Amino acid sequence: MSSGKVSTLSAHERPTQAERRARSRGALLESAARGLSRYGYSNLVLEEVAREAGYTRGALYHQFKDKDDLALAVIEWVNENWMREVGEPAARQPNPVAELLALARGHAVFCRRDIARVVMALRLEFAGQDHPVGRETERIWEAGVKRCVRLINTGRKAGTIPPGPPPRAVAVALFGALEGAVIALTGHTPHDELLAARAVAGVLGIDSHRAAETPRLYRSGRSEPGG
Amino acid sequence: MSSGKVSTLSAHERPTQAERRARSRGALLESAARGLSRYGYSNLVLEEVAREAGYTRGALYHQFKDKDDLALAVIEWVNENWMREVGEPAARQPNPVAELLALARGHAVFCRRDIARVVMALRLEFAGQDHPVGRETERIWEAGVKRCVRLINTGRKAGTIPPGPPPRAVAVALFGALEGAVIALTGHTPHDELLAARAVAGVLGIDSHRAAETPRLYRSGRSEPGG
DNA sequence: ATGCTAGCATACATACGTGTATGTATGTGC
DNA sequence: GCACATACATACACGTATGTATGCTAGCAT
Repeated sequence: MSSGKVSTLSAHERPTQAERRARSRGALLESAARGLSRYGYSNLVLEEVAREAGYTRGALYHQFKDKDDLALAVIEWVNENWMREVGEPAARQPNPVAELLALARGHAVFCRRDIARVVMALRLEFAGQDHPVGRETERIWEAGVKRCVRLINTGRKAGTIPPGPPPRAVAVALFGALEGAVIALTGHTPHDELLAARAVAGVLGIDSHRAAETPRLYRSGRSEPGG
Repeated sequence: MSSGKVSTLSAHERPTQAERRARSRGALLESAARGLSRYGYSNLVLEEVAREAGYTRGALYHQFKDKDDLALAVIEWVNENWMREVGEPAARQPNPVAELLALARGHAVFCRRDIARVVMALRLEFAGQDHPVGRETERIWEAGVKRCVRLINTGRKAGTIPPGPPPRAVAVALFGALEGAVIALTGHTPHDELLAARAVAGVLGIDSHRAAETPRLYRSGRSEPGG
């Protein structure tokens, strides 16, 4: 049972098996995420992924069943981070418009890391295919669109979002414009944040000034933009 | 062309060499364009391209030097069409804002064909690489951005576009949002046109009502040659 | 220490796609 | 009609990337 070393040591002592495993898996995941974001799925070379993580393909195939499994793990990982850093903070906004603008700004900030294009790249690559990876990205995308549709509906009922095209079309356009803008804006920090919000505001048909007026999020607590 | 032999071929007589060549080349180009739009470059299988055009890879390699050459020809072809159907009509607009909104609407309509994503897909796939195809797509993209920068500058001087982030950042965001929105809006005719214009208006920071008010473009010409 | 298993590297089998070489039939100039 | 070029198909050679089988080393329990 309680043998001398459990997972308590993490500095430079002899690492335990579980630690090694977690460390390797993390490094491989991160490397794969960068690779997927840069090259997409089929252009991703597993030997390169392993090498950039400091291993060989042997380690990779020890941790992941195959290329699909690796990609799915990356997607899940990225999505979890996105939810925590973008989705949940935005959900704490007081009204639909603020939440949508918060999503825009948050996504822009989130995508400043090189992991940015993972989901969009994969969604584009597998569009119309019947591949597990494609299905998963589609599922994530669809969840975002659905969330957006709900926000648009309640916003329209409240009168803060003007009427217009069907909510689903608006939501789809919103995410498309957001992802496209953010990807194109790679390296244009700090303007990416404002411009992403402007694009979203425009699609919604609301005054784009609102986008600029929206308080900077992800910095401090909430604040109420007047109603 | 005087020999009296006329084999009963469709509407035409025995096709001449040049005709055959042009016909094959056209079919292959169109098939490749669809394929590139759907699968991107490296996922594009030349045997499938040839088969969908009614040929084999032999015909393809007879008309094009290699895969790069084919892709470059497709890009040039698509870009020419884009210029004729989107770029030039927009250039006839009376002021920068109208021209930018015309670009948005025109691009949306242009991309209703399945050729839509060729440029964006390739640009994403080759981003950061040093590949001839990547360079060409980058060149086209850059030309569009430059054009956009000029329009933004003159619009700001005229006071029709409000100040904001550096023109280049705005232009980049504009094109990114436009392409992203239009791609996402595949199958959402006819709302794609308005929503694309809205996204662009939003990025520019102008009242998105302008986008709706802009008269419908690209309608005055002829419609489908159905009869 | 010793057996066992996990982490990882190396070597091999295989599939797939490109490019090229070669063959065949159909137009074209003489 | 004949020589030749052109349009296209078929067959092969090659590189590359995945997945798997095998071997080595280090942790961990007995």
